[in-house]
Amino acid sequence: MAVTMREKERKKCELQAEVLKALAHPLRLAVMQYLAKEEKCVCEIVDYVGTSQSNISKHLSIMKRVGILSDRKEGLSVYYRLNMPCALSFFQCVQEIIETQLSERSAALR
Amino acid sequence: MAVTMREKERKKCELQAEVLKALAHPLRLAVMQYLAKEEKCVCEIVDYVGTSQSNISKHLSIMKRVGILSDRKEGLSVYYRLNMPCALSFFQCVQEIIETQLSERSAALR
DNA sequence: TTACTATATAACCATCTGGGAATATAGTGG
DNA sequence: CCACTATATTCCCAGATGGTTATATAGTAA
Repeated sequence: MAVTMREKERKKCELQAEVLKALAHPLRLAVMQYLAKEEKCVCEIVDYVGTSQSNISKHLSIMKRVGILSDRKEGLSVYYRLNMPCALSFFQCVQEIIETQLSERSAALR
Repeated sequence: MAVTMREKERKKCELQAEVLKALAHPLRLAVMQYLAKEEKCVCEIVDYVGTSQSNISKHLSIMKRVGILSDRKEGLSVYYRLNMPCALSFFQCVQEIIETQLSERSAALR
């Protein structure tokens, strides 16, 4: 008797995938790690990451939409901050996968 | 004095993004959660997820490539298992983001 | 008002992604 | 060998994604 996935689980996976898609981009990851300690304004983020202002702006709005980032306006500037208390363990987990993978690959070469 | 991202950090983000892209798909998340407790063969996964065999096969190979899954052959069947000890905390983190986001949205409506 | 700065958005285009259908591969049993 | 089953791979195409350029918006300052 095969157990089939329920509709509720399907929905849950779709929501999770939306969040993960918003995380799964090199520039967006760089922004998140830059914001790990403290909020930064868009112009600082642009300088740090080194791409165009319009490009960063689009990436920021993608992350904000799914709730990873929040923003705050002050004069002309907009400050973004990371809205993800579990960020540290999250990235540790991803690093673990990468390192396990790399060590298995190099073991396979011996 | 702007601090610019270093090359090493850039590379790290690219690696992390590769792994996250392999996670960021509803069907692939469903497969991972199905494999959380024990390994399953491809035909069981197909039945559970409810899509074509060729489609699942492609998704499985994407996840295997980045090291999230491992496989094992037994006769005609191939058994896949989750290769990610931190899976539980990982998904908890993603759920946290989703629930914070949803509660903020509903608060904004009041 | 005008000029300037910071950020967001729109329009466009090349590339990537994901799914279906068909086919290939590999193991099993006769 | 042939027929069958389980899985992987290839080809094709529609739609999504990401970057660049140009433009719009909003706040500041004179």
